[in-house]
Amino acid sequence: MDRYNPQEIEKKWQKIWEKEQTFKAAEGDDNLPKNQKTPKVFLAEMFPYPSGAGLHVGHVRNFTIVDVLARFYTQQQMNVLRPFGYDTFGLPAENYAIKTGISPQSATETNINNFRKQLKRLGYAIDWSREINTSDPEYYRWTQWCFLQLYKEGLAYRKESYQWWCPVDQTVLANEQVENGHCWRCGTEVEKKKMKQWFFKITDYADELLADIDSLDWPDKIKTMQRNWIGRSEGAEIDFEVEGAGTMIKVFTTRPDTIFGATFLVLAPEHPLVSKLVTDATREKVDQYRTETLKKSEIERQENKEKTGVFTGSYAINPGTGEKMPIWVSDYVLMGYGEGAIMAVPAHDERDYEFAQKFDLPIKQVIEKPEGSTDDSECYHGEGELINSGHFNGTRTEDAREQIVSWLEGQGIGKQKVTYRMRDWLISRQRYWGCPIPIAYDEDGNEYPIPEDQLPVIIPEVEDYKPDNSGRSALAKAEDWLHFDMEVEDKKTGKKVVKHLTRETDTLDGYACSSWYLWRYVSPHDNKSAWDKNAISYWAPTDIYVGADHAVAHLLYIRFWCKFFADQGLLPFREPVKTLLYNGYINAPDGKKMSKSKGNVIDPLDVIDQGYGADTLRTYEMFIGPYDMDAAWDPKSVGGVYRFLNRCWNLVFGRVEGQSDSDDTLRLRHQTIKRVTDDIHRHNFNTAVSAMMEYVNELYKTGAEKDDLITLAKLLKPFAPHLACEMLEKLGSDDVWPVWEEKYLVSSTAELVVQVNGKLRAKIQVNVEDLEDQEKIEKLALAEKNVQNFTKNGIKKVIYVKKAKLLNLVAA
RNA sequence: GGCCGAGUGGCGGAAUUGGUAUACGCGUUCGACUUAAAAUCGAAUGGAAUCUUCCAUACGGGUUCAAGUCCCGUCUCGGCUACCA
Repeated sequence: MDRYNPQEIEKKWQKIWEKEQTFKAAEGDDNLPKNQKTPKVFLAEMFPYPSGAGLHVGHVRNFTIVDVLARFYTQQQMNVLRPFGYDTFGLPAENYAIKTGISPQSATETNINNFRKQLKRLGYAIDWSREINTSDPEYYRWTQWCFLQLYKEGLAYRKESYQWWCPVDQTVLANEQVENGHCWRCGTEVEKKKMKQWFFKITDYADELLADIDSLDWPDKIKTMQRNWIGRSEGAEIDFEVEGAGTMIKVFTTRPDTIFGATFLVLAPEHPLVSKLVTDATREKVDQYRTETLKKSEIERQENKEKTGVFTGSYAINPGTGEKMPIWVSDYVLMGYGEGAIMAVPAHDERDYEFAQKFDLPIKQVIEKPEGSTDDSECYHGEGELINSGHFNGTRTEDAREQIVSWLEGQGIGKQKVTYRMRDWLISRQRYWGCPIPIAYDEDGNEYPIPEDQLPVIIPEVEDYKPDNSGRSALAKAEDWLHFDMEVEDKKTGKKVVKHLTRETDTLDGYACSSWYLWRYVSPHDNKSAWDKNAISYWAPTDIYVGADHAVAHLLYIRFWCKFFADQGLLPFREPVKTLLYNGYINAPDGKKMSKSKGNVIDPLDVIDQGYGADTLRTYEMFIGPYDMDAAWDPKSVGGVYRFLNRCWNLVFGRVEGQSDSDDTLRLRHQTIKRVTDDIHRHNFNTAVSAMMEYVNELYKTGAEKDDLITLAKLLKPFAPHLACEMLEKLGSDDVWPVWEEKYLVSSTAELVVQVNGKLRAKIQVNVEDLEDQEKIEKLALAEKNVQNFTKNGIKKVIYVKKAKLLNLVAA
């Protein structure tokens, strides 16, 4: 008998799959009526950033989940689309280029080639004819096209905004390049700098993005995070009159019921009205405070939660009480949320209370705690009855919210308002290695979108990848690219004129490139459109999407684009992903995160080359634990899985003819089919492997029928495809997924469990038909000596659960 | 501080709807084969008592004939979020 040699058989089958293009998806049979179409499944992992380090074990877990499902559905005769792609724009390639001078284009190509080679060694069932790469001009041409569609509808716009800025490197920094308030490269403390930036107006879709979360088959964890991120809150917008100035200050509050307790107003330092509210006496102090706050890094603001602020010198009038309310400026009020101004109710809001204490401002109770309330905090923010609130006294706070808003509305100074925590999506990146924004400007700063037929705007190669001193990316150094002539419509006359324009040097956030890639998979070589209309309606939306990251960002952006393109009539669905599987991380054997610096990284290719092979690696990563939980790598357990695969091999290649089928062998076979099938449907990959292990253990004891071996090989194929193919070849079988039959699952005898007071006292073998006869069952149970011992004083009650084959006697 | 998870043998974990807790794997121990080792095969393996019980699913209560599972409270760990009015 030959020994199980993964190196040899894996190479053999990988060659065959390569040659036969085994995993090429069938083109959609879109001409057939819906009910005659082959059922389809579109599966994908979150495509990786191909780093120079190659695949890690986390990738393998993620990709193997997709692979198990893809192969499982293929064996079930479904039409499966399982493509692959690379998310290649981003900082690592750019930094590498700055350091080494090797262009990101060429470094990316090298890394992709390495990734592809490694993926093939894992035996993934990928349709290689659909490989995509976001930095390929044929791909980002269509990313730019997507941008232009959003631009046309007014959903891509420019606005002044603050950006992290390193004064030493003279460059803009992305959030992830700011470490504890300092530049990651030179360690200088960063500042905020006001710059004109591009945004996508995701807030237009806030309501729908929130409402549709309910309908998604996604993990609750992700759904909750998205709800919190969108952060819808209902409240009121109220205008406060500034005393003697004739201006109004708009405020957002979720507690309009507490308006009689509002004793002062607070404005964010950036609030545009602040400069109008200051007096000669306060101007200097206020200006100083504003400058200081702007300089503060986020870290400082987090560390130092002590309230700070200054008085503007002006007063507003409380529309309820008619009393004067001093107007303050403080950084605990954020310009980006609500109106950037609040009415402070120190008696019933902790932050306002703290501020009032510090600056000695009046505190006025307007809610009476309900009797028996155990809440003894200084400021009560629960519900209760209103007091000190004019003619609203005695009203419940829950009811008062609406009543007070309509009362304010009657005076024209208030209305219901919904506010979101989510802001518009900032997409400008002052980086070289990203998708160029297809916009140009004339000398007056007017925007001109690049016409669709002139896309893509190609990234020019440059000598030096360092950003320049203007806060612009290295793209600004490509003079020939930067300035160009284009025929445009003159903004004033409407006539066609040729203008000398300057290109936008910001590139798009990488998340823009990944916001539509799932749709590109359906027609990756289409050079007439971003996605083919027929192909998209056959394949999309994605049925199962698997990943371990991007709970809010990517997974929210992709939903936003989907809704937008659905509104443009370009997609026939409003949610891009039906089922989302969010897999856990794999940690080092010591339970800590794997990292190069700790030297505890497990390289999946090493595991293969040690002699275990890809099948062991794949099967082990499915067996390691529930797919959605973090797990620690255990080298010893890898050996256990290898032993299991060896036993599978030995059953087939060292086989002695077994006896013919008996009831017991049939039952075992069909039970195993059912368990593995159900487990894969439920994504319980670890217990699916366990079920196969139990099957093999039994076959070792009882001897295996040929049908057992065929069944085993078919069930094993999604996990260990090379070995399974070798087994099936030897057995002369196809790989069609087996179906269990109920009739084989039943047995003529059953084990009856007898409990007394819920405790196990006896197990009795009974005939299945006797289970129907409760009297007989009770008699059999009472015949047991041990049952008699515990029921000497008689029996009070009998509970018989036929389904569980369980009898519980309650002793007197 | 807020929200969301999790806590079961020496270890990773199983238990689908409340119904036999500890499947499967690792480790450990013993045995077979071998000159020997490895590999392989077989057996045992929650704890205590010793032939049949008692105690065990983080801790304390509760509901139930029956709780790892449901309810209330406490503790520990992990993740996300962070002055969002």
